[in-house]
Amino acid sequence: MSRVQSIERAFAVLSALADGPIGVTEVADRVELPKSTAARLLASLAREGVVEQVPGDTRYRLGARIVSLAAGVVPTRRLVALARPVLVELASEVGEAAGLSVLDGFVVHYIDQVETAHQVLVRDWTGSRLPIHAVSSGQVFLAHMAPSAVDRLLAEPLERFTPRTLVEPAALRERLRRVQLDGYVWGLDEFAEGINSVAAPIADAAGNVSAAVHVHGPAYRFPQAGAEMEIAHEVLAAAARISGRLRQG
Amino acid sequence: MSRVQSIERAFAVLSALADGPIGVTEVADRVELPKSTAARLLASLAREGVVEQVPGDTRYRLGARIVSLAAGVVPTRRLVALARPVLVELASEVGEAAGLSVLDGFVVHYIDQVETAHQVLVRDWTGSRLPIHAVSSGQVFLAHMAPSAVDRLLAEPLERFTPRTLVEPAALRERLRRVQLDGYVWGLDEFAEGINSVAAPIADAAGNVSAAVHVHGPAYRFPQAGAEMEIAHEVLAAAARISGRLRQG
DNA sequence: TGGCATCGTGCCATATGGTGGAACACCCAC
DNA sequence: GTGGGTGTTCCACCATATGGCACGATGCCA
Repeated sequence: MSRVQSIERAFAVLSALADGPIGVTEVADRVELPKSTAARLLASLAREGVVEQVPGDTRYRLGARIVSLAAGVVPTRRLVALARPVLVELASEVGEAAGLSVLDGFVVHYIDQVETAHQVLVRDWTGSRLPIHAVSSGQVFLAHMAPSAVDRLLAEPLERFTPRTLVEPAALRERLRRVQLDGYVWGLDEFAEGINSVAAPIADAAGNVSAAVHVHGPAYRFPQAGAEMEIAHEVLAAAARISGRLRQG
Repeated sequence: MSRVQSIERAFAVLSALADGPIGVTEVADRVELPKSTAARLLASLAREGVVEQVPGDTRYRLGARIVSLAAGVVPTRRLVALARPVLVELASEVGEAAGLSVLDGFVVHYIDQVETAHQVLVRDWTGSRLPIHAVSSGQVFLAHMAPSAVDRLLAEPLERFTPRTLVEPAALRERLRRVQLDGYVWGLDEFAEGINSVAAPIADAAGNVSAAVHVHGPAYRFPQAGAEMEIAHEVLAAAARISGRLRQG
């Protein structure tokens, strides 16, 4: 496996600092490098914000950027880990891909997806960020968002992806009212032609909605005629179970 | 300020991954580097465990080591920040250095210390890890530890640091019983000749003890004759205030 | 099924980025 | 005042990192 010596050394320095603040000479000793090399590595890491000098001291300690890099890893990983078995079950029951997303501003960030054995499937959106108004999970987020935030979104023209994308504010507001009543929402050919999806909200212990579960599939077979309500209830139940697991954790 | 190009590039790559898993080509695009360079940086970061390939996929994501590097930063920082004003006051009242430590296996990890204006003082132990049986904070941790864990410690010979270090299991167990009754403990010349200290436990919201406050000083002046009880109560009160602050947070 | 596009990986000649020894300024204890 | 230790900076040198290129694998589409 390829290696970059400076990267190896940099992380050795970071590990040396994991125990608490130490000076340049101590870092050099622990990572077995000349002081000038250790000093240069520390200075470069400080530029990146992953280490910092203790205020009023010459010693170095780990910096805020380590924490902010990790910040996106822990909660998402925890949510993915706890939701994954529920998504597996949901995908099996419904027979289409089940996914998980979190709210990120006015964007839906997909963080996990469980496929089915179908040969024809919708591509994996994990890692993708899609516009909030155009996907079912996004409309779930909007339905649980402060009205002032919805107003801010609707103050700008919305992008149309298909002829069925809701871009008129009145139409979208009416949709959101329905989501608030029903608890779930179907999106039919709204983000991409030939893709249908249904989403439901995941609430945290405080009742806030910043995650959602969805099932999606190719429009020609999903949903099966007359199965909309049943599928919606499966997604609602899955979302409720994930919400319940969040509260227990 | 000095810079190491490879370190800058490495952290640019890590930031690109902060949004979620992406492939080599996407990383290269985002950080504006040739694919072979991006691939080598990713491979090197993978060796360090700070990135990893998504299982069953060629895409990369942030890895566990980022999380473990950050892990020591957040709780310790919070505890230090919240305890610091109490330590300042305690040091002022008692007239000797006051310190804070956390339990780390069978080792006491010192994470903060407030000095006094004395010309003669005990050196700052912040960042140090000292053996649990030989220091007062360590004996506080042992007194609140599961008996099975204490048994595991005592199954191995304990290291003697001074003639007064408690190394006989029966003697240490007796000491721990006293700590359980009194709530605090004095350590007189047990870890280092000429150093005395008194410690008390900090309990979290669940009542678990994994942090402690102590005051220490040179044995020739600390504690003043007849002041042992008063000083111990000051330390107990300080520990209780920190415990209270933990519960509020 | 074959052609094409894209991806990830590995190689290697070479340019340059990173090295580390040395010197220096500063601080502190004796 | 001196010695010891720290952190910082400089710079000649060379070993490392670079990035272009080629290749195999994969997926898409006509």
